[in-house]
Amino acid sequence: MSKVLAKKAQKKDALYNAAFDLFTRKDDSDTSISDIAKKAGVGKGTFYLYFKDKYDIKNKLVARKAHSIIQKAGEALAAADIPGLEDKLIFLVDNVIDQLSGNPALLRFISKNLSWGIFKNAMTEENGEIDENYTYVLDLLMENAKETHTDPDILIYLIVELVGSSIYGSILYSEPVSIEELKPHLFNTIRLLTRAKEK
Amino acid sequence: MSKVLAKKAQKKDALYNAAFDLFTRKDDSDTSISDIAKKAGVGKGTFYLYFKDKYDIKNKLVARKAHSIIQKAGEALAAADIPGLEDKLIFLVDNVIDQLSGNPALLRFISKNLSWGIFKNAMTEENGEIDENYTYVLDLLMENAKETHTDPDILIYLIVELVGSSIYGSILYSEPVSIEELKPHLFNTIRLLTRAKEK
Amino acid sequence: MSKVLAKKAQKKDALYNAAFDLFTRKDDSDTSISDIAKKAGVGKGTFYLYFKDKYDIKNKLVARKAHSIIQKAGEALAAADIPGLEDKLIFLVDNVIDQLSGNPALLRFISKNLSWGIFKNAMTEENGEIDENYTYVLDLLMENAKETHTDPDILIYLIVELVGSSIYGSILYSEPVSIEELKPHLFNTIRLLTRAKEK
Amino acid sequence: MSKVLAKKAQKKDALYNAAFDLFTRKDDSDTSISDIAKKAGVGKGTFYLYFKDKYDIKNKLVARKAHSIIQKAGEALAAADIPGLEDKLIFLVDNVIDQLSGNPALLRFISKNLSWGIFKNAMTEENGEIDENYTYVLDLLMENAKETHTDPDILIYLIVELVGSSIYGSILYSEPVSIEELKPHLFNTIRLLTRAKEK
DNA sequence: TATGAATGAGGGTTCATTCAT
DNA sequence: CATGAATGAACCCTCATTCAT
Repeated sequence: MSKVLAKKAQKKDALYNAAFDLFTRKDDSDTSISDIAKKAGVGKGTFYLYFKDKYDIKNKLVARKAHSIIQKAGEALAAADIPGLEDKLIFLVDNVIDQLSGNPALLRFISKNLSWGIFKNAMTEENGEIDENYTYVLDLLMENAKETHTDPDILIYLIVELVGSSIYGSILYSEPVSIEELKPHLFNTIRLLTRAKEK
Repeated sequence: MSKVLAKKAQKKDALYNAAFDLFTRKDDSDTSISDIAKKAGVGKGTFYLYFKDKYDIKNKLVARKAHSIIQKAGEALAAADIPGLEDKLIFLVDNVIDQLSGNPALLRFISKNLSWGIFKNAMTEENGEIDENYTYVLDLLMENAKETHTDPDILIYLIVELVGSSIYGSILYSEPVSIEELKPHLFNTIRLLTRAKEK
Repeated sequence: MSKVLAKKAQKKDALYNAAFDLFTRKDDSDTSISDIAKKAGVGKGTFYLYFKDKYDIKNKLVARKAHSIIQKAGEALAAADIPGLEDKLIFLVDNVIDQLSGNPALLRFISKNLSWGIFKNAMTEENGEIDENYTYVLDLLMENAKETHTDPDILIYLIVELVGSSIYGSILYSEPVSIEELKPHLFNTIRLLTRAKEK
Repeated sequence: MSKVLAKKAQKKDALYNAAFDLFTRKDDSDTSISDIAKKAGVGKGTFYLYFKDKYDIKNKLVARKAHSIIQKAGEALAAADIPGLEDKLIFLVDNVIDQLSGNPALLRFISKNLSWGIFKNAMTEENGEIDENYTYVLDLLMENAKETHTDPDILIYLIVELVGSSIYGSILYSEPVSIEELKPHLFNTIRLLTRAKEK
């Protein structure tokens, strides 16, 4: 029985990987379910055993990837033991930027499809499936911020939107400047915003 | 002879309008060239006399709409005679937000498809076709900013990305807060950023 | 060991019932083997242990149902002790009509699929499986008719076809008249036909 | 312009003919739209220019064919100048049987799909399209019958159902007897029924 | 015996594109 | 210039059937 379950998980994973590969290479209207199944090495019908349609797998994939990035950043933050909200935020942003700089395909995929709703979900649980390894770092961060800053939600929102949208062109096309040039401006902006909300 | 040209322009316009209507109502994979032609009241073949394919008309449409919004804001700024970069920028952002708040379909359309490259084009000429009414307000603004502020390009970039991405969820879904609640935070951020770049 | 046989019969019966339910509710091209198995509460593969394909179970089902109707009518006739072929035939037709009037789904199912060949089989044995309860009433009827009437086979054929096809629209749609209005005409026709064949 | 219309009519006709050919040869679940288009010598997409789906073309085909048979019989009746309802009905039935005896494929197709509703429509107009050649023979027949017989509607209904269902097995499989053997019994039944309804 | 995950052939349907009119 | 009938490639999706467990 566990052999069957293992095989199922394996197929599902193969589909996820194949879909990510294709979605990052081409427009999703140019990616057919046939393509995904073929690349995953499974039958076309097998796709429908695990996903409703192309958008189902895409949404789940975005959530998965976003969750993974944020988790990693959270874990790194926990390990780094940095004091103060301001420095914590900059650490997180820096970490996320570094993850994405090294993986333009991932950046492209995430940026095109990430919405605030998906992001918020990604911060907690992964897509309905409980994540045993979940670290509460970010929850704690927000909890503490409530006591030291006003409107921490909006602070986070502004930072997420600013970073999320501005790094795209910078990393991928060095437009209007390279990410290395952009970083100090971004970090400075984050400091300004954070300090302005200090109680 | 000018009658013929007028008729051509009329058909092209009908196609633009039909396409905008459909693109804002449904996903573009659900919008066919057939649909666009039918809604425009022209034959299917006629579409190909004016546009290469669906993406051709979509890109031109995004540029057109973005250009129109920025032009309007620029004209309003010229008419308002406001001193200082800081207040000018806030005036512009406020104007753009107001335009988009009243037209969610337009917001949705622009946001999904606007990139920094298209935006920069939209600030100057419209998509290859010379715009007789073009006001140099924004060019002047940038020119002057170079003398009073450092890195005005990056300043504008950050503001455009921040505003462009954060108003989407706020206007359409009041997430995480309504646009009226968000505005003061945005304006404050713009002030902080601008002052930080003052020479 | 008989427990095993009982379980088998039970699964087979569950499949028959599920199939009947589905075939009467939807077109059979809309009924999949998957549906039947699911509704029967057995695995998809189990279906193939008992039936060759969808048409196998459908044909056997038609024969079963037709046989059951005729059996019931035959038993009622035996219990009623009615003299004379004419009245016997009318009793049988009346009984069958009553059975079908109260069960439109059954009528629809039978009518669409009943052929003379299946009907004749239904009159004697049930589909290869010996029916222990089989009453010889109808065989006796035919046997006796041979001595009192000419061409009893054709007489029966005409009556079966006439009744079988005319009650369909009447019961289901009251077209061209309701079954209650149609009955006297049918009975009268049966009397005319029977008398005309009297030796 | 008329050239275009002619071509359209020609394609539609080719599709009708191909569909009839295939529907009479195999079960309709074994006949795909692909098959029909291929046999008609047109592209698969062309099918959808003229018909909604497989059932659309099938229904229209049944109505067409039924209409044609009845029209032919009606015209022959008009030409034969036969007095009396009884002989008229027998003439019509005989004519229809002869048409179908010579064309088992047509018989199979019609019988499986003809309902009383379609039959009644077939007696008058063809499927929404006005038939210029329509002869009023059958309408007149019914009109006159109202004065000489009681319940002519039911009389016709019983005859149509009886004939329609009983000739099927007889013509195709000589079951229970050949059509030549069956005919006198049918005609006799028609005479009995008609006389019984004489005023 | 019983299962249901896996398959891939083949169905229905849409639509960008062409081209004769 | 303008048209829209015709096309067939390519999509999505279903499902009968198999077979390892």
